[in-house]
Amino acid sequence: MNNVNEPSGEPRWLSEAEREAWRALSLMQLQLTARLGQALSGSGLSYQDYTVLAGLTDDPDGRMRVVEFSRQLGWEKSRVSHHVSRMIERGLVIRASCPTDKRGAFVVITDEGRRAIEAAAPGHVATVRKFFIDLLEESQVQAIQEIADTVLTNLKATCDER
Amino acid sequence: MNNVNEPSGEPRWLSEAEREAWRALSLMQLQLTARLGQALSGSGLSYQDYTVLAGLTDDPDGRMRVVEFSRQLGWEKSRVSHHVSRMIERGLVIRASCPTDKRGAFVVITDEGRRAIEAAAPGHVATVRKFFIDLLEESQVQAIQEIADTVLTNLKATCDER
DNA sequence: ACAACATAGGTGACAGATCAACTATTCCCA
DNA sequence: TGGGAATAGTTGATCTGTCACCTATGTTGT
Repeated sequence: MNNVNEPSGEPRWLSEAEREAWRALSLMQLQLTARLGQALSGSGLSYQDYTVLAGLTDDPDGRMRVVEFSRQLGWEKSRVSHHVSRMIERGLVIRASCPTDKRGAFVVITDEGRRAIEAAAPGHVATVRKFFIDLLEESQVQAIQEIADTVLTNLKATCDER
Repeated sequence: MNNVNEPSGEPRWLSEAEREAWRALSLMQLQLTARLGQALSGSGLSYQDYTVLAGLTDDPDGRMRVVEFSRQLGWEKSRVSHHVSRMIERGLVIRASCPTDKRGAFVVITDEGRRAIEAAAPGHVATVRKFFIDLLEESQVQAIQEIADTVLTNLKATCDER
C-alpha cells in the first residue's frame, strides 16, 4: 500500500478555479450555518439542537439510535453523546435503553422538545429558503445533490485506507 | 421592516429533494474537512493552521491584516485572534503592528511557518484532489463556484437585516 | 462454549470557538 | 476642531467539540 503523502516529483497543484471553488464553498457553508444559527437564536435552539430534533421527528416514535445520529449528522459519537447530555438537561430529549441491543441507547424527543421544534420550524425553513434554496435553480439544487453524493460515496469507500 | 419569523399561514416547507441536497452538502463539508484534517495530522498542522498559513503565503510579504483574514475565512475576529495567539506560541507566525493604522495588526508568517506549509502542501493538495476535485467534472466545479457566489453575494447584501 | 475481536456508548481532560466587554484608534461632520 | 460613532483588535468566561480511554455487550470462528 503506497502512501498518499509520498513525494513524487512536482505535485499537481490546484488551478485557480479549483482552489477558488473550494474556498467559496467552505465560506458559503460557514456563513450560511452562522446565519441559520442567528435566525434560530430567538427560539432558544441552536442550529445543532435543531438538527438533532429534526432527525428525531423523522422517526414515527421520535427516537433514534446514537449510532444512527453519528452517521447521519457526521458527528463523532462522543459529540452526539455530549450534545444529547446537554439537551437532556434542558428537557428537550431523554435517553432510553434499547431492548434488542443492550449496549445501545435511544435518544427520544420529549413533548417539550417537540414544542420547541414546532415553534422554530417555520422560521427556520423560511431562512433556509431566503438565504439558500430560493436563490438557486432546480438544476443547481440537483447539481449539489449529485456532487455531494459522489464525494460521500467515495469517502465511504475509502474510510479504511487513511 | 417586517420580521422573517412572522407566522403567515402555512409555511412553504422544503421538498424532499431540497432538504436532502442541503443535508448531503453539509455532511460532505463536514466529512471532507475532517478527512483533510486527518491527512494533515502527520505534518503537525491542523486544517485551520493550514488555511491560515496558505492565506499568508498568498501575500508577497507573507502577511495579512487580521480583519482581512476575518473576511476571507469567515471567522470571527476573536477566533482569528485566539488562533493566531496559539500559532505564535508554536513559532509559525508573529504579530506586527501596522504603520498606517495604529489600531491594526498584521499576522506575518515566520520561516518556520513557511517550512511547515511547504512540507505539508503537496500531501494536502493530493488529498483535496483525491477526495474532491478529481471526482468532479469541470462543469461541476464551476457549478459550485456559481452557487457559492450567488449565496455569498446575497448574504453580504443582507448582512444588516437580521 | 469460549477466547478474541468488534461495536455501542459514555466520560474526563483538553483544544477550539463564541460571546460580551474593553481599549485604542480613526472617521465623520457640524 | 472636537466629540460622537465606527472600526481594529484583544481578552476572559463560557460553551462546544475532539481525543484517548473505559465498560458493557454482541459476534465470530474453531
